[in-house]
Amino acid sequence: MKNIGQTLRELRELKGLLLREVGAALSIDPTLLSKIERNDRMPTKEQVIALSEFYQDKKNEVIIAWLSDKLVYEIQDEDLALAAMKVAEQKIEYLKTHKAQ
Amino acid sequence: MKNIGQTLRELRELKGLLLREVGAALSIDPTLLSKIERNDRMPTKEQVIALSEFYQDKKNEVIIAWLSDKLVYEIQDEDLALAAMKVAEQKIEYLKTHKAQ
DNA sequence: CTTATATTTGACAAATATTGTCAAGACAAT
DNA sequence: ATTGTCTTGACAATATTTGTCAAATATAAG
Repeated sequence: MKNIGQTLRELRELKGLLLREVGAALSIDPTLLSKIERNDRMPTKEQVIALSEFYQDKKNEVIIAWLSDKLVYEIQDEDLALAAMKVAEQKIEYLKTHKAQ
Repeated sequence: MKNIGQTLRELRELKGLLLREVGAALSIDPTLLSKIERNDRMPTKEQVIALSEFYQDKKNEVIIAWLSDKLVYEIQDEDLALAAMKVAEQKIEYLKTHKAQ
């Protein structure tokens, strides 16, 4: 249950890499990476995909941390946050089973 | 499990009101209301609050439809949508019990 | 203390996304 | 054909998010 920043920082440090090195590998400005790892900036979808592929074995972990952070960010201050989450879950399930194509 | 547009349209029609009338009551352009009820525009937080108060007895229903729509919108195309929702739920629960102040 | 290297921070411009408005269109009832 | 309601598309106005740079801070080494 880590946020996207923690997740990415831990993965990078596990590999013993510098921001500069990951940045170079993925063409992402290291200062931007720094902000991402400190949850000061949300990575874009492209950036998360690139990062998740870079840390191969933890691909899904990265994506899920990111998506769940975005969800939390959207409703964290709302009293009805939890109730809305449950409804959203049902809606997603519904879309999954009934979606066209 | 209705979306925010359906919800608002049904409430308005239940009261037998015109877009123009609700618009006048809440200072919202009726063409904008039309788009909102057709899910062509997301209402802003202020607008949802005004609308939810206008349809008093269904206050929470309106808010929850809106919040859940925003959540769905954020992740509906993702394979990991459901997994992310579960994690987000845990994160929200965690924040709820541990929040500062 | 000075240098070297890594990371963080703040400010800002650039890019992107969202919102509100208007004029015109569609539709139904009369 | 006229009236009243709602819808649509295009666009300007606003707001939000993003990336970049220079400067600040931190840490370690000599």
